[in-house]
Amino acid sequence: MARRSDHAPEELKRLALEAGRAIVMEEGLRGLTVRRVAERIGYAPGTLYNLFANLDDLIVQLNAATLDALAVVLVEAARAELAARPERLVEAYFDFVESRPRLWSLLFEHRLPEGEDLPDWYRPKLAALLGLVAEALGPLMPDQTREARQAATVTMWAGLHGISTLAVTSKLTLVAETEPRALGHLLVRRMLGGEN
Amino acid sequence: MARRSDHAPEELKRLALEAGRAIVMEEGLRGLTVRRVAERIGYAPGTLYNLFANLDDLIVQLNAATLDALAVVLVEAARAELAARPERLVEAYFDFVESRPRLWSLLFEHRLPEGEDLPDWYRPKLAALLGLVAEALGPLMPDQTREARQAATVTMWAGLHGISTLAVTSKLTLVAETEPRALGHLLVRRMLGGEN
DNA sequence: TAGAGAATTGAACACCGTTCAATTAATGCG
DNA sequence: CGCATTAATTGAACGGTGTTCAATTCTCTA
Repeated sequence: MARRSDHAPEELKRLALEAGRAIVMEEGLRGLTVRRVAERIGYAPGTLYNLFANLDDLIVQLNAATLDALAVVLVEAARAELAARPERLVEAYFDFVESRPRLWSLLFEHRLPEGEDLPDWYRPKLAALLGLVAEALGPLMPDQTREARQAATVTMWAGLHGISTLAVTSKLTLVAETEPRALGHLLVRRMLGGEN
Repeated sequence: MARRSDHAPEELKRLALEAGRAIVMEEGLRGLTVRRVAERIGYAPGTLYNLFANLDDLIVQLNAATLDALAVVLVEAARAELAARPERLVEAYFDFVESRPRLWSLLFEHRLPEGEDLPDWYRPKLAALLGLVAEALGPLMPDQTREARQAATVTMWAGLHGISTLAVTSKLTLVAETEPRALGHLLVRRMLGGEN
């Protein structure tokens, strides 16, 4: 078990992900290259292939960390009293997106090569995130079946994603004078059966 | 005005876009390269730079054509009698996405470099598409202000986009057993103030 | 037919992801 | 303590990428 310096493999991986994160935050996906990550941590490009299968793998792990961070802020928002939860969750979601737009963009901008799909450990992460929201908002849809509540939650989730994506890529300001955040609130209110 | 063969500049541009379209339909954004497009139309790579500013420009024009095609099918769906329009529009949208998933994906997968924004002629195209939907569904929201109707329309638009994106990248099957299409109907029903 | 001028080429440049034989350095052992 | 083992690390190499631009080819006009 020899190593160049005092970086254990796990530590090195953490460093590489942190470097990748910094690059994405500064320049987005287009600036993220194997060589740049390697340079930033003071290693040769080849070394990264001991830690990750390839660049796609690194990106997927970067995205997993972003999902974890999102989960943290959503859990916090879900602590609010029942009536306030929808608004708090929407606020937390948009705060997150606006505070790290490029990192959040990476979540959806990056696509695995044709035919490859996300690793098995990714699925539970996503499911947990959705489950968290579903559980927080479930009591607000009492007269619905479990399936209906799940469908409503997923629709809200996808809807917020859609609004944010269009906003971040400025394809929304092209057609809407309303703030994305307000659209998010509107969406959730209506999906929960609100009257206005 | 000398040319290698019988292709006028406009014709050549059309050919290049058609070649790009074919590549994207077969392999998605990852397969679309300047060299491949050039090879497909029997020209040298350099020639494409007489037709387009760069690859991004070619992709934007490809996307514009996709938007036009989407407009055509939505216009057709909007012809339905008022009560049937929401369902017809959702069906038309998903039919479009499912019939050309990779072409539709390109619409949102591609991002211009940091700081560059979409050309001026792109904005009206998007606005027209949204306007079309807003006009078709406006009568179903009679007790709303113009701004509220616009906001609801944009939210539906973004929501359908979100649902489709997650579905195409199979990040939806990970968490939802419901068909994306059904989620789209649910979204539109609720946004229009439907009770179920 | 000669010249002008536009379209087209393709080599060159600087990058990219990825591989892998060679090198380096730390460890366990005698 | 010194040496052999073994693992981490390197960096050159390969085939690709977008893009540029001097040189070439071709067509039209005079």
